[in-house]
Amino acid sequence: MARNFTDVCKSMGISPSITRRMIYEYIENAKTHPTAEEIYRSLIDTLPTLSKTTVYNVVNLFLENDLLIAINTSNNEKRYELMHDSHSHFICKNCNKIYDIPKISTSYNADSIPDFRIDNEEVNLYGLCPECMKK
Amino acid sequence: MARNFTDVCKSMGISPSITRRMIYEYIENAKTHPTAEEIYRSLIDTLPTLSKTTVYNVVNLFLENDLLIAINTSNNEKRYELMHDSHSHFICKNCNKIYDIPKISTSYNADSIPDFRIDNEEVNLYGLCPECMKK
DNA sequence: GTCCTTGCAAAGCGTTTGCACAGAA
DNA sequence: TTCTGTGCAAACGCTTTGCAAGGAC
Repeated sequence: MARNFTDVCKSMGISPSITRRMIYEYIENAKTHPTAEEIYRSLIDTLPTLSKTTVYNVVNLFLENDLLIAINTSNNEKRYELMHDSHSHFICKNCNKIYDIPKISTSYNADSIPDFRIDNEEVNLYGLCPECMKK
Repeated sequence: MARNFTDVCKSMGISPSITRRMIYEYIENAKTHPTAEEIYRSLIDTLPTLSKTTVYNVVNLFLENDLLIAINTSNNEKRYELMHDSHSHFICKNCNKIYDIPKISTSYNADSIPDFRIDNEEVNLYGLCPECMKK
């Protein structure tokens, strides 16, 4: 784990509840940037009273504190990942899962769009993931 | 116009109705990749009986025929653009509009993700557009 | 007549909001 | 007590679906 979860919560001014910890660790360990639904389904056995509202509450709290990033998919659902060192994404056209891949560098010329303020860049590759290629 | 709309429809096997033509041309001329709502609002004066269902019907028809591309925004709404020569996107964090910018080249190494089939790549820049910078 | 285009109404689905209850401090 | 965390139920917003009416051929 990059940072201690308790410390992370302290810096946000919130308590490191078991629910928040489990959601955080699930997202951290998931390989393919889970949706709220996937988080909910995966944790409902361990946290039987968990509700989707709580998943959204917690995830949005993490988003506001720049602990997470949300990615919008073609299903109009969001996938979440921990904010971490920059990297690029591979998005499977078939299963919609998102994979982290080594950062792909670009060479953009800020002069070509002088009136825009550029804050960050993003590179995405699209295609078929290994699982979907087998089918 | 890159291609004659009537010919485009012929190749899709559909008729070049006035509704389809107006939607096509609106998307073609819009600078900032309109949403279904924006298309609807902009055409309702000229086509008073237009419904959002028809906007979605037509847009989805165009999507299936690779005439359009849909981009998913953080509001969980889709923005549409004509499929055209490759370019990159600037996405305004404030107003969510999407601007075409000259294509930004990347240098990705397909060998680093050997098990994936890569079909296409995409580069997005995020920041503030000229209009939002004034405010 | 058949087929295609359009659009009203309703449903679907991911997400957010209102609000209340329980537990911690 | 007051504040925080959680979660049910309802609302919300974008999009899709069911289906029917009108027009083209």
